[in-house]
Amino acid sequence: MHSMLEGTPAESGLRERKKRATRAALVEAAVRLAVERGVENVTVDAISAAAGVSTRTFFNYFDSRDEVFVMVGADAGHRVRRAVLAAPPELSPLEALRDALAAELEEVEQQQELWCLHAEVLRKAPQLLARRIGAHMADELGLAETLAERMGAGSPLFTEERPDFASPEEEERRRALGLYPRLLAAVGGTAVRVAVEHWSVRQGETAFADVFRETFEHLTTGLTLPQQYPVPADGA
Amino acid sequence: MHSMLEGTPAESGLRERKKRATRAALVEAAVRLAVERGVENVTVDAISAAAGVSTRTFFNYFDSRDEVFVMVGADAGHRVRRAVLAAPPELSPLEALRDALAAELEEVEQQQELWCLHAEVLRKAPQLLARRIGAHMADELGLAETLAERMGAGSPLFTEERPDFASPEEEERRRALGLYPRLLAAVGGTAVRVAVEHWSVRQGETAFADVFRETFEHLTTGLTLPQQYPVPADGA
DNA sequence: ACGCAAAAATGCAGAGCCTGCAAAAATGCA
DNA sequence: TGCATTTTTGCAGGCTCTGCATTTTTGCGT
Repeated sequence: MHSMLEGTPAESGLRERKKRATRAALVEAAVRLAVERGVENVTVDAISAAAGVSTRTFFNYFDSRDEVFVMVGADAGHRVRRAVLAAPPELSPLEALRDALAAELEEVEQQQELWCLHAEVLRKAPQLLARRIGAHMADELGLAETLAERMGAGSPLFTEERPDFASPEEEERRRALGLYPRLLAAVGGTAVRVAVEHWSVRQGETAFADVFRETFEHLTTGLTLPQQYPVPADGA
Repeated sequence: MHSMLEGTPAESGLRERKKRATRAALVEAAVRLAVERGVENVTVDAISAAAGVSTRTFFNYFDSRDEVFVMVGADAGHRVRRAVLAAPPELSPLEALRDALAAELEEVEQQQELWCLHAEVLRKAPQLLARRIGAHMADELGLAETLAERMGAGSPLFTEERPDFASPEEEERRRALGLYPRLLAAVGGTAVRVAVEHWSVRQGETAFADVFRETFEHLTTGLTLPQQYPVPADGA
């Protein structure tokens, strides 16, 4: 819970595998039931029954009924952070983040079916969408840490020496960076969200990669009004 | 629910005033109780009792217990959109948005006490923070509409003629703008959030206006690595 | 001032959510 | 196989939330 990047190793005891299976079964059952009969009409009892466990067990896996609907791809943040750290050093922080996110999104395209069902559920349930965004925010803090580390200091993560506390020099460098890493992480996450939303209402009309590229071009050009679509000379 | 900017008129019948008072009393009671004994230990019964109404009445005002904790400043989005439309036409969209947000944040500084209590509550309750972000997202959609309008077309809002549907030409212009307005609205909201968070952990160390300015400078310079704080020559 | 219709508040029953606790089943290992 | 640990399960009980019928309050015409 305290040293930062060891949340999702591939531990493969029978115990661990079974827990993963149960968790996945609950998530999938929940999403399918939600698509079928609407989120509000899916009780914890029904989800548990469909997944073949008791009601009480459901709450051993999720803190609330709603949480099961926002737990698709919960480990994406983890992979993004690894990718940021592994990025070629000649890339700017924003470029490194962009490429890391792009790589993760390619992964997602391969689990398309579950993701599409999931998106359908969220679209019809604003309250769950809100929770989803909140989940992203948790990742955001960690991502800001990782970005700060890439820019300003040695690697407190992945080192044996002092995984929990940075050296005074590292602290100093982070302070000097100000809110930049935090802002970069937050804006990056926001960009992904907007790109996905924009693309999902134009399904098939454009490749997602193009939407993604356009989004980050806006960011790198300081969010200026796109030149190719000027406003008309005068309002009417 | 369909024509866009008429959410908060100052209707002043006795009925309306009493409803506003009851709503405000519930919100304030909830926040104070939460600061006093922790969010999780505040029941709807307690909030209702403190506000002098029945438990059942609470649910006539809020859809859920949690909602009462995220309803501080629910009409800010409305004012921001008006400010965006009223901004001098020589400002770029990003500048107009920046100034509109800055103006709103000055308003907030005057209700400081309740906001600080509220911030304290949210800091200790991630799940509520998530809901809060979700609430902001609802505003985001409307803000994107308003920005698109300012940039690309006449004013479908505030006109008598066709408040619900844009003309074909307006539609065309919006399509040409692509995801830019949406991205601008989302990034603007994110910037405010990051600025507030960054400032609130450095309370008193810096003026909020400075943090806010720095944040938007990052955005206008394409989120490049700040020049005044270069990374050291080589990692160690 | 009075009474009436609309709106709001209330009590209550009932379904669903969620938690602690202790007993029972499953698992990993010597 | 036998034992320690982990996981699942049932159950009691409190809290959240909704629909419905009833009572109280408000706005307004007379």
